[in-house]
Amino acid sequence: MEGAERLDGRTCTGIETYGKHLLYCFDDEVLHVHLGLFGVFKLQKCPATEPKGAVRVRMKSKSHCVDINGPSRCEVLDMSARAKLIARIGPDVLRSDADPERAWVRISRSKTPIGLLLMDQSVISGIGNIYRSEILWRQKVSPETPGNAISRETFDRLWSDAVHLLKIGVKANSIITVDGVKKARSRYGERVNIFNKSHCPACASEIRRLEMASRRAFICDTCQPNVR
DNA sequence: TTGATTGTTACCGG
DNA sequence: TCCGGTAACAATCA
Repeated sequence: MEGAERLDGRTCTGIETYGKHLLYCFDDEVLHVHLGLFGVFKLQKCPATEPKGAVRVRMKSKSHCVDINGPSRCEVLDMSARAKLIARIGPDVLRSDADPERAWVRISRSKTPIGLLLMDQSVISGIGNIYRSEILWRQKVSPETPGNAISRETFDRLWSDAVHLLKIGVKANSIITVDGVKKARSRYGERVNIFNKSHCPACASEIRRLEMASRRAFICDTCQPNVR
């Protein structure tokens, strides 16, 4: 949460995204924002009300105003710090210039379970905890499968499905991983197959819950057999 | 008031 | 150097 006052009165010239990291460009500096678990944008029309709660940054145009509440990162970076940040972020499934090969190299050489690798933002970026369980279920891959046991063909399916699902998520502004569902209405605004469910929507088997990287993961042992 | 949480990072030991 | 575990941190809501 440092240095934002340096940007006072300056004009943002563009926004870049790398995984879940947002970069607001200001000539030779960028405002680096990461919303973490709880950060949120609050958009309103001008004239804006007083900032409410933990507003770290307020950005204004002539007509609108955005407050960023509770991000886990909110700092000004110079171009060398920006380059360092980008270098440590794995290929972003939503970027057209993403190089899936980088992710494949890491995954195919690792005995770490794919469920952990998909959450490692230096391996592949953009996938979060809900998408992890959903993508692996959709592609019938056990999260416990070691990376080096994943075939190239399977990796390609995981990557493509991540691209597919995240694009849908951006468009709908909510997590939708069930084919054909248009709108999200549930508590967290997601429409999902397996996350937080008790039974598999495909085979009705009981869903097993496990913890991976200290986050809840869900698996249907019938549809997602472990290859080990 | 408490607990859970669409996330990341640093640090430590093996 | 890699890997897995843990804690710290954050704000909001039910």
